[in-house]
Amino acid sequence: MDLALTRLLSHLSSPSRRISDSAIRRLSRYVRELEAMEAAGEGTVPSRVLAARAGTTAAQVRKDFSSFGSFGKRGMGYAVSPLRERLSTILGVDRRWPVLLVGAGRVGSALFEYPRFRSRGFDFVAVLDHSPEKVGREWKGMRIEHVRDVARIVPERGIRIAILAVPGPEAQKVAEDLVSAGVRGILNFAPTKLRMPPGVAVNDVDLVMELEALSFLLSSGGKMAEGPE
Amino acid sequence: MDLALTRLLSHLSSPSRRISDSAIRRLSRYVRELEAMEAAGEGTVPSRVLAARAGTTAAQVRKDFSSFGSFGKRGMGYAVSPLRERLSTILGVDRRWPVLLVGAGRVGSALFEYPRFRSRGFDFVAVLDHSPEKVGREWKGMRIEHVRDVARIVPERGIRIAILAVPGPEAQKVAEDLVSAGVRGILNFAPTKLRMPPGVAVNDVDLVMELEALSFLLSSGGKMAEGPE
DNA sequence: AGGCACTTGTGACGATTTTCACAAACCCCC
DNA sequence: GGGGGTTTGTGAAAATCGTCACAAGTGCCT
Repeated sequence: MDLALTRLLSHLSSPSRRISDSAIRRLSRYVRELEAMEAAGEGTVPSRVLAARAGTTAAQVRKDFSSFGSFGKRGMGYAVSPLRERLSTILGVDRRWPVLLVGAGRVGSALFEYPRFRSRGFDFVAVLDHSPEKVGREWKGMRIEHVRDVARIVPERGIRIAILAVPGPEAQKVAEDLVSAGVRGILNFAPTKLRMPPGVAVNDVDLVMELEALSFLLSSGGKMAEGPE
Repeated sequence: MDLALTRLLSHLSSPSRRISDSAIRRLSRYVRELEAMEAAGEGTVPSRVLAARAGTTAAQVRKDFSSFGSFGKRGMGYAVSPLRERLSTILGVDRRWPVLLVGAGRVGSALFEYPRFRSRGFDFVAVLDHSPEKVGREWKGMRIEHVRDVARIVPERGIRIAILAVPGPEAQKVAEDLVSAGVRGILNFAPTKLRMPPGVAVNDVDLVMELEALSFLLSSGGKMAEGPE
């Protein structure tokens, strides 16, 4: 008990080493699988099983958890619900996040209607554009506002995360305005590498790049694996 | 000259070591930046400049290229157009790819209309669904076909890459059918880890996971960088 | 209570990826 | 033609990431 407390404190006080990007994504996947297990009424799960479901190895699962403390019971595995809660807290998804959407074009529109965002805790609280045709339009119960009001809207609604779905050439400028307004995390759909000050997190989603990666693998490595029919 | 030839051959014959996933994505970004430079009429570019535009380091750029041969001239940098051509060939994007879209729901619909796919060499040549309401419907000049015909359609149209935009629970089954039909690369939008035989490349795109990664960074690391206004 | 079967947590190891540093190559100008 | 300023290509070092192996716990059964 004393030992556990000490360990917990040491983990809380020192974010020992930075958690890798891939580790974060694995945590996200663990949470998803744990929720499914919870719904299925499973009480405990060993790292081996969780690993299989998340597409990784048992050692990797345990290593990932060990960065944050020790949640399991030896011989028994992990209690599903407490582990899910714990990981949710670590990921910061044990709450709802107000999210800003910038760009009401094709991509923005699709993202706005994507139901999994809301169901996973991310709520659009504003949609911004700069086109006079779009600003003011009602959009599924939300009025599109002008991007020039970003400096008012972001603090007003406690926004820290924004989704950027504007054309490539505009992305850098808009992103800078977002950061000035207080945004600290950007999910960027523009095929542009954003130059951001430290303290701002950017995740790029470039669908063409993903297809090109497949193209490469099929073009170069394709020869060796003409395999399983 | 002799040396260069020898080196070229050695690179062609032996895919020496496997190219990392992140390296592939960087190549993709290099090509995009090189195209912009080409359009701007720039003749040559040093690794330092290309690195700045692609958001990496000069050493990284040179290292990435060195896996495939040597394209630059010492003291001068790289000739933009030849380099772009060379990298395009390596990535396999110096041609057009017929692509299969599976799932004509919200996500599939958005992807189908996403214009950058076509403009970057990826052509949808079939759209599949299993809903009786959707199959047979005309969709921007393309008829939605039944997913059960996948075994005929894939070889018939020379498809090797598919985009999977079906609900999570169906993804594994559909993916297996795709692979049986001959698909070797899958861009997967379902929040499911696909279990695939070797020789099949899968790239996952999970937008919620991307937001959760931002959530984590803002929740944990956010304290230290309350910085630049 | 004690042995057994099982699983965690973690230090050590191995592999991979990135950064560093510098010799070799190249152009330009005088 | 030779010197100077620049940049590539690449071994070697550093850092990061994943795997292994095993001591230490834990529940269960007898």
